Amino acid sequence: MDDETAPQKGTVTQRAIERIKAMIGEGRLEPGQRLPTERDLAAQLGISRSSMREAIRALTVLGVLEARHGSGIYVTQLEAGDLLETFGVVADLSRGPRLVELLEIRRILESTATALAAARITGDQLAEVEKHLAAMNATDDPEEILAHDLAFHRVIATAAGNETMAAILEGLSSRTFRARVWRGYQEEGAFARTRREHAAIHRALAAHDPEAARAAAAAHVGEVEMWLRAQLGP
Amino acid sequence: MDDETAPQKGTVTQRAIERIKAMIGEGRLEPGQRLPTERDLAAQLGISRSSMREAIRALTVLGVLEARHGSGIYVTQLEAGDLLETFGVVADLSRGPRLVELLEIRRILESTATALAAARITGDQLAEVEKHLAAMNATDDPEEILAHDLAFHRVIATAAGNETMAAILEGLSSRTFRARVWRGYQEEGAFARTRREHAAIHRALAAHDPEAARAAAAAHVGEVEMWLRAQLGP
DNA sequence: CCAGCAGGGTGGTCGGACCACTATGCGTCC
DNA sequence: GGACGCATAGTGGTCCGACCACCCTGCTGG
Repeated sequence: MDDETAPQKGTVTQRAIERIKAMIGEGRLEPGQRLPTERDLAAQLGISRSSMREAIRALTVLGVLEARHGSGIYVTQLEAGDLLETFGVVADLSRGPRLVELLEIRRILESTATALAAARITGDQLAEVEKHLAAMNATDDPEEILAHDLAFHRVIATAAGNETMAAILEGLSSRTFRARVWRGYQEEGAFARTRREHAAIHRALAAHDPEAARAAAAAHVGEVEMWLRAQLGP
Repeated sequence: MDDETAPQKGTVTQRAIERIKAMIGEGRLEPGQRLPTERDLAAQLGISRSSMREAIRALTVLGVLEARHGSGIYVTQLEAGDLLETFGVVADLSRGPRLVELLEIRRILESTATALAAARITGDQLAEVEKHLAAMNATDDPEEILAHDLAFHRVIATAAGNETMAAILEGLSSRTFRARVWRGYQEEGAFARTRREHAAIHRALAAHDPEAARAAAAAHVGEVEMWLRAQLGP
């Protein structure tokens, strides 16, 4: 009826992945909607349940589908966070020169995001920034500092009003990534400098000064970037 | 011996994914190296081959592993291109306001990349840019124009010297993404304007003028961004 | 009226079988 | 002796059928 007898390109699993992606792309599957059961889907595409499961698993790790045990398979909201979660994998598996490249990208995006945030940030958001800033300065526990550091930048990225950019920056600041790079950096007594830089960023945000915010954020990330570049050098 | 009897968190497949990712992260699996067979891997982790296959499939779509039928499973070179291929999926499945967000990110990255390229581009690379520019102006076939347009920007991104950024821009300019957005834009007789903008970018590159290049690239992407924003508006 | 339980339906896992493809080595033929 | 070609073992790819773990609904009983 509708099995189309496709031209047999690639593996059946790959074809199944494309078919489902196409269904979503064409709007035949709406975000949040529930898909037919694995068994039905397999039957519809004329493949085995095993192959269909692999296709579903693939789309699951991409953040497109979500499988709920005992309930069914659903299309995610297809929001930036869902789809860009895999961005963290890149950061986690990168080393050497590519870490510098990732930091360079983060510097570019973070400085722009901070500039946008300076223009758009609300009072509530600014208060939250201050909360994390204070918490960061009130403790010496590296774990806690790192957590508030991440939150500090996340609030700023959100305030910039570009959810996609916030999600990418989230990936570029993933826990393991930060742990690997920041640890060595902070061990060199960079606490004081970091606090100064965070304060400068906050000052620019409070003053709603985009250019100052851009410069402060670029300098903040740039410091780490330079340090890492030196580490990898001779 | 080494099955560890893990604390049973999450699905078996999910744990297998993490285990393999960890092996690579710890350096126990080098890029290009061949993994044990599916059957052996499944036995090592004490799971069925089906579950192991799902884990492998997941890491395959993430660009971490590569399965060659009849030969074996290999770790990819873990280069930016391998890992960021999935970025195209985001672009393909995004619509509405998120398309604008993606274009905004592209504008930020592309303008910076073009500025860097202006400072670093070699004679050979500049010649290639000119080749695609000429080819773009010599035809009226939209397909061919699109192909050379993509190549034009790819050469520039490569010349910027940040492979990761080039890979991200590649994803943000994926064929289907461009087709969806550019088509409507070009239909409004924007050919002439596009050619003028491309010429301006090339002029700045040839003059090795980063600031001019940044401005030209930002304007180029910004034009489309503005158009799309207007389309989605009222 | 509500709480608790039982059933059906769903994804998750398993084991085994067979197919399709690749690579290797041995034998044959020039 | 060397090059070619074929047989073969080993690998990923696909399929099947069964069972388990979990969620949800509806019925039952208080």
